[in-house]
Amino acid sequence: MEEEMDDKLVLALRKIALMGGMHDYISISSRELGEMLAMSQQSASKRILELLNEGWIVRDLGARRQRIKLTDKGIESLRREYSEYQKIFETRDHIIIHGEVVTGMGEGQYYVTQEGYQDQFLAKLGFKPYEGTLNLRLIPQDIYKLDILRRSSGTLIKGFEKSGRTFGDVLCHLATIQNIDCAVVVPTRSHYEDVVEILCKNHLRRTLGLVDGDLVEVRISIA
Amino acid sequence: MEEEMDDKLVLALRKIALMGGMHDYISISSRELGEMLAMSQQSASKRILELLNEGWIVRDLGARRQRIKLTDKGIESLRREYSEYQKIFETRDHIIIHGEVVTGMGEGQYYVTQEGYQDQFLAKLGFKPYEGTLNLRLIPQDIYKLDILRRSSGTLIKGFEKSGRTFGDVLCHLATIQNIDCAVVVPTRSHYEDVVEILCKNHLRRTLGLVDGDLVEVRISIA
DNA sequence: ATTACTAGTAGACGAGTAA
DNA sequence: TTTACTCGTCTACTAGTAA
Repeated sequence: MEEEMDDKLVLALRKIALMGGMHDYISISSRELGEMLAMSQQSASKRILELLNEGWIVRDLGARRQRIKLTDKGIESLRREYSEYQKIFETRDHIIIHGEVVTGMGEGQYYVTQEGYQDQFLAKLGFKPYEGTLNLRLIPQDIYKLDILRRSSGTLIKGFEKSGRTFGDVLCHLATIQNIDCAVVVPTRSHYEDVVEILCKNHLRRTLGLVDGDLVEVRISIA
Repeated sequence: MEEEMDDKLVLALRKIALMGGMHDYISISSRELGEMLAMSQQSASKRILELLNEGWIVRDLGARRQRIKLTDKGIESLRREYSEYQKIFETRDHIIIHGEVVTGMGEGQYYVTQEGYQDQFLAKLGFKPYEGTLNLRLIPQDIYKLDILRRSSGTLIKGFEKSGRTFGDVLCHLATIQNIDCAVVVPTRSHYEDVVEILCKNHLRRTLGLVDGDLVEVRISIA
């Protein structure tokens, strides 16, 4: 119920901000706000009281007309929505994911040292990875971004067979961690949905001084 | 009633876009969408039907899970909201106003040729204005922007007295029209709230071939 | 003019459930 | 499991009106 009304409040807040209420007090009657929101004067008045109660605006209730200004808290609420739109519309060239350093089960090391992969890594990623991967467990709110990566083209490392054992295709995406070039291996949809493996020519744990539980930001290039 | 439901629909559309639905079909159940919107599966299902009906999404209703993608029309709806936020947050360095060329009452010409102003124009605006101003009647939805200009610092042209007559201060803002440097005189709050005067070293009507009724875009720098 | 209270109501929502 | 129907409830709105 607390989160429920947010949307309507943010909508009203946005209209006030559009009138210039972010920068200074603006004079706006409940009728005018009602018109902008396609609702009655009474409802707009109520909305204003709710915004006040939420601490998103401050108000100077003059004799004739009220003057309203957004608070920092109100601006912050708007910025949260704005950043959602930025994610939607400005996600053409890169995606940023956040994850916690975790210890994998050693499969990364096993796979990355296979000769059948190594040559392709050098040719297609531009580096020969350190014999071991950095495992990151994504924070929950970033997990959906894996789907974006799965849909974008990325760099395909072809699978191969060796002594009867099949090594599958690996989909990589070039990325950077604190400006160090690396590549992200996106997990298939079925296993460990939330853990990505990072390939890098350096031993990232040592180079960046990472230990389990550290939060890392990865900037991934997408096609 | 048609516009009423838009807000809720756009909200749902935004969540779908955040999941990646702008770029390709994504698999999302009505339950999942409901969770993201803090509502029941039933209501989310209804929302999806409304979005379909509005033509904002298309859907591939598989046996197990539906797949949803935004249409161009849906993307356009999101972009409209996004541009509102851009106006709110990216109005730091310039404002763009639109107005219709109108014929003033000659006061502009009278004022601009006063010696007391002329020297200041050259010093503070960087040009000596043509003896006559271009008058623009702002389109209604841009009138609020004048308030932003009044609040920003601008360039103050000081008033003076001459033979008992008082010439007041004039607040200018440097601007461009089709990349031609000019300055906008913001009207005081009391008179002709919606008409601005443009100062320019050129005769703008001739240079740009403008006649009454033409719509002009002015890009105004703000502090 | 305003803002905002109270009262009555339309419509949005979720529970139950079918397919 | 899904999606989505019907139906009863209750919220959120507007009208009327006071200050």
